[in-house]
Amino acid sequence: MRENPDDPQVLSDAILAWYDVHARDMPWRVPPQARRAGQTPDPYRIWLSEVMLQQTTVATVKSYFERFTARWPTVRDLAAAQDADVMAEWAGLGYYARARNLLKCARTVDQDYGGTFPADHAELLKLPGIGPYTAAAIASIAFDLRHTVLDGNVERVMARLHDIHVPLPASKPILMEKADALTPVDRPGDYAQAVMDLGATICTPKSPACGICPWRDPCAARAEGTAADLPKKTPKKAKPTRHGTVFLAQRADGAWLLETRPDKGLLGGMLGWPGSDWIDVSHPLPEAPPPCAAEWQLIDGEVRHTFTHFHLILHVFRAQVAIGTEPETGGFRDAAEFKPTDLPTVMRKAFDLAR
DNA sequence: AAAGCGTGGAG
DNA sequence: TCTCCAAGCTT
Repeated sequence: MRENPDDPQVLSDAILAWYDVHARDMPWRVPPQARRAGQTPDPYRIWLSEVMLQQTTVATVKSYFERFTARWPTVRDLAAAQDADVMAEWAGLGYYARARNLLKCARTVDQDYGGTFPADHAELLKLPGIGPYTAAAIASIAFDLRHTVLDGNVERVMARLHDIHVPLPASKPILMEKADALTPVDRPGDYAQAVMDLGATICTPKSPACGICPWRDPCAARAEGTAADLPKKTPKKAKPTRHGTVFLAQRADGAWLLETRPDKGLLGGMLGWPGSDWIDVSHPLPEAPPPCAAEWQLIDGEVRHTFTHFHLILHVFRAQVAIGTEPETGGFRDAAEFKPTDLPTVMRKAFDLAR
């Protein structure tokens, strides 16, 4: 009797065999051969990598992951860190609520779980910054529990494998159902990583490499010639352009005037330059009260930056101020204690322009 | 439950 | 220059 190519077991066996050969090397990953030899992943490193990887590429995450784990080797080390140090180390990675939740989560694991991540999907889901995807990723990858990850890769792979034309995000429940049906009881952690690796390297958004795909034969979209057009997505709306002004004051001793932004909202908890609100209307020069009296000089040019949901054009003023200047907002930070890399990217761009 | 939330790289 | 998008979560 012939094997049915649509048998879930046949499909998971095929992708696991592919993963045994093609698993990508990542600093947090335990390769399949090492896992078979009995090596288990460090849940702290899996958690940290998964939070960093939310909406962020592997290439970008690697260096951040190395710096974080060198500086804070365990979750208890991280729990004991200063907030400002963690935010500064996260600077440039984006989605800064992740860093605030990372600290909250580390401190909860430290205080409520004895410094050990719970090997339980429902418990993981309660922790700050851990949603459905990350809980399933930690449960499966770190603890080899049978849970199904549904990220952008898996959505794309499932939409193609089953030739599903319902647009995202409406199709998510269907895609989850398909993904769950393929998740094996044996090696669920390797399986989760295998599907994501497949999506990242073969079943890519544009021009997928169907010819070398381990699921080439059972793939419905490949048979229909629709692979490159899937998954369908509901159109997103256009980004407006906002304008704003920032003020870079440097004291005679070299100290810079900076402020820590409020925890809520855009760039929450991050260091930044004092400035105006960012508004949709273009002023000739957006009016904003400077943080202190000085000979403010408008820098030629402007900072252009695009956030998730709007474009920003930032005008930059600079001034030298005297020792003893009392700012209306923020505080002076000694030059020795300030690195531009502590800033979120848009603020670093303003610094670069003013230099 | 739709919207808010960053950034850099690829095409 | 512009669009897409990358191992999503929170409110």
